[in-house]
Amino acid sequence: MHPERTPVEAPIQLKIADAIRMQIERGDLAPGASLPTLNELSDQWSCSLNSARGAVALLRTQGLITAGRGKAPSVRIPPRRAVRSSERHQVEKDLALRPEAERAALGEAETNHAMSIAEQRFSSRYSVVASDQDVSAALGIAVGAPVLRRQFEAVDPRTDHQLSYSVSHIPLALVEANPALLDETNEPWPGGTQHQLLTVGVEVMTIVDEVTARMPTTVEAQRWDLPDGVPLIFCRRVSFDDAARPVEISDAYYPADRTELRFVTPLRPADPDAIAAIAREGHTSAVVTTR
Amino acid sequence: MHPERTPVEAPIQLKIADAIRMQIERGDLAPGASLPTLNELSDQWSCSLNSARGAVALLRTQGLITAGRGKAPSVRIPPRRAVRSSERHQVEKDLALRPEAERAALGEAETNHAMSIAEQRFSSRYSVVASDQDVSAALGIAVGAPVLRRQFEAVDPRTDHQLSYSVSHIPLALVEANPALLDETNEPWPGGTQHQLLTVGVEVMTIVDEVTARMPTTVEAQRWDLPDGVPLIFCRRVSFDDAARPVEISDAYYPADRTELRFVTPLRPADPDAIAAIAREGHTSAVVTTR
DNA sequence: GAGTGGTCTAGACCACTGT
DNA sequence: CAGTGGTCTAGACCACTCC
Repeated sequence: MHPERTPVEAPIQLKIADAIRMQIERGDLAPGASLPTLNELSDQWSCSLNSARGAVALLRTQGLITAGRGKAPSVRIPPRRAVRSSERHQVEKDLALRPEAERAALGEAETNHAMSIAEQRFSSRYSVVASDQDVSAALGIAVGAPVLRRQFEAVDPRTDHQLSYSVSHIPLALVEANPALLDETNEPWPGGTQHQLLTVGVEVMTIVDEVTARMPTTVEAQRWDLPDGVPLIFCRRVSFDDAARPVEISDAYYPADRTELRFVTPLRPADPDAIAAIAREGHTSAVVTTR
Repeated sequence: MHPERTPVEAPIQLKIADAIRMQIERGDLAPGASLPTLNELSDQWSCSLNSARGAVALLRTQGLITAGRGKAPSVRIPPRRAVRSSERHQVEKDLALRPEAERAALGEAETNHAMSIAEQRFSSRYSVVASDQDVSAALGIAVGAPVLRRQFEAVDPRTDHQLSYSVSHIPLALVEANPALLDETNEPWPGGTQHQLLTVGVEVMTIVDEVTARMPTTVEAQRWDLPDGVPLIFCRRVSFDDAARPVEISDAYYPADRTELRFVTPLRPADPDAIAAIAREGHTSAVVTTR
């Protein structure tokens, strides 16, 4: 059909890397196990030290192994994934309606729940800024209109590594009725953003999450303490009120090796008569479909 | 506060890469613009050719630039993202209830809509396999129980590059009542999976999407024609019937540079009395919160 | 054909890990 | 201290692009 998979000859780095990758996938190299040293690799494949280096470098950028000086590289142990479910949107809304004592007891909602609150240094920065092109388009307001910008950040006090990061934008016109909402020292606010919006009469009715992923830059990688080859998941959340008007957007990043985003979509029940009709004719109708 | 950002001295590769990255972020290097050649870089930074190489290699693995032989590297032009919205879950369900003529006209649902159907080679492979550990856990059935495995794939006929890929598992006990469902030649099935399930009396009521991302392996990268530094988004979709029983799981991969996953979460309306109460007391209550 | 980046080699120094 | 991987250099060959 096509020219063979090896037009001339696969680079040695790729051949080495693929061989190791297959050993990992077959389980010959268990998570945590040590790889051959560079010297051993360059001997076994009779190539230069730097070519063996290139092979393990490739595996590193793919997140399959970890490497460090003075120690043979080892197969990566996949960390636990923290689950962030869209069901929390409804939970948060329910919580926003409860009395304050109850809200405070459950903690505030923007916080990363992966570790105890005492173990992270939480910070929030509020400011009123002019809406840029991007934010304006998402919120459906004029470019340059004033927006409340809230930046939430949690870092591990021991390592200074980022644990969570998000930026939220709300049209200032919506929230200036309650001056308390402009004061960052009121964070963490029991009940979260949805309760804050309720204090100015805004009820969130729909939340849209837009998810993509990309590789971190070098500085992002070290701020998050990301191993090589771990993407950042980017999630933009837009909240709409009962008039389908966007009232808040929130941009958040999550390290892909520790995060799973879960979205729950309830479907409307179908008309029982229509279901019955399909069950009756389904068999024949389906077969007729074949061309 | 902390030791200065440069404990000893940053590697030259990083310094070069960071300088170029900043030029890109500031806009000095527009998307599509050419970078300095390796010779120019090694001259400007008075380092070896290979060090300059290392710098652009880093930028490549971060997806910021594209490189190829014989041509200076250039700033990556971000491709258009195809949006896959969870709203299609409801659309698909509505469609499943329509007459066949209508269903056929709208095309089938598993197909990638980013390009015309005529321009892709679609293939599906059906088989009955024993459920493995992973699938069993997700479907809540015994390990080894028979499941219908459906693999959907679309490739670009010109380049042999993958356009979409997904694997679906359904407990065989659910679908064997309709033999037509076991025949892959019935694909594409008008109305999609939800209509197929309706023919055996199963109505999907909830869909849960679990999203993560990871870097592709070398073979995945070339199958999808992924530029360096582009993660794969992995989405596991689990469909539940009215008894909250999982009836189908589907694992799909999407190239992160061309895909945006959108999830719409409708929230239940709150009790008007509760809202009014918060609006009344909100201002004072919020201020009291300050510690 | 001149110039480009991709791959590879050989050899060097350094930072770090073990014993 | 010996051994490891990370970084860097100098030089080579090849595949490719552009003129």
